[in-house]
Amino acid sequence: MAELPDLTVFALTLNRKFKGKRLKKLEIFIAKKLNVTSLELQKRLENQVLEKVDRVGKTLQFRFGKSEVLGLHLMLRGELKEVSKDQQLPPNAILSFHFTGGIGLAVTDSLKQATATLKPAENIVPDALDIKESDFIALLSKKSKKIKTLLMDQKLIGGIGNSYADEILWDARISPLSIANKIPNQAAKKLYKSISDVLEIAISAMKKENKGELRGELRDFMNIHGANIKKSPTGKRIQSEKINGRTAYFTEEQNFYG
DNA sequence: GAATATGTTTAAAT
DNA sequence: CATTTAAACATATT
Repeated sequence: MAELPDLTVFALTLNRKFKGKRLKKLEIFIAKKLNVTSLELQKRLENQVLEKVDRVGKTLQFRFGKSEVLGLHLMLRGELKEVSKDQQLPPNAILSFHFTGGIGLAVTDSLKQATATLKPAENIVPDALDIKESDFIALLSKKSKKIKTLLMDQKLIGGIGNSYADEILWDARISPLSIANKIPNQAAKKLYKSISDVLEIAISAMKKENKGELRGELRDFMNIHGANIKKSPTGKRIQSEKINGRTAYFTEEQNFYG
């Protein structure tokens, strides 16, 4: 699925392609994950101008007109696909936006779990790229859960999923099994830096790779996370273990604190 | 065909 | 009671 870097680049691309255009038609094929009726959603958004697309945590927020906001979460398998007027829709379409000029955007999801939320709740969770170092350190000291679980907890920090959690923890040389409040200050500071380092590098790599077009997520440049990756960049064997039902990939280079 | 991958919600355990 | 962990959800891909 898409994590913070993918979504950040998606937002850039969507702004480039659709910002300032009027939504002529909104088609809803699966309404199960909407928080309002299809009719209400269409009524609120159709004929409004798309002002901006922002990433908020793992969601995209589409701002229409003066005050309408649609939050979109792609969940496990959601994808965004550009569609043109007379083109047939991609499989598993949930929504399709048709803008002036004959260009459009389809949201697909084979699992049908992607959610579209009109007027999403105000986000009070700090974003992984915005959180202050002092707040991050304070957060770690309050929690006795595994560090990887903490990084992925969207109620604590926004934007990091299973893949990037592994990449970040390797970069910081901290074992994913470490207990958050047992991580010494020095290592916690390094972890804080690794979060922005790893995410920023991924964002710029994806910008380059996607060339301003909408594509799926890219993980070609993952160093650690992936069943087919055998060795870390430093040549150490990668091992794996389930943490809360998700596979964590890591190496012996990573220090365990706990 | 069983195992794997994935994020969130809900249920269970500590 | 608060906090942490496991299970459930569903299906394309390996």
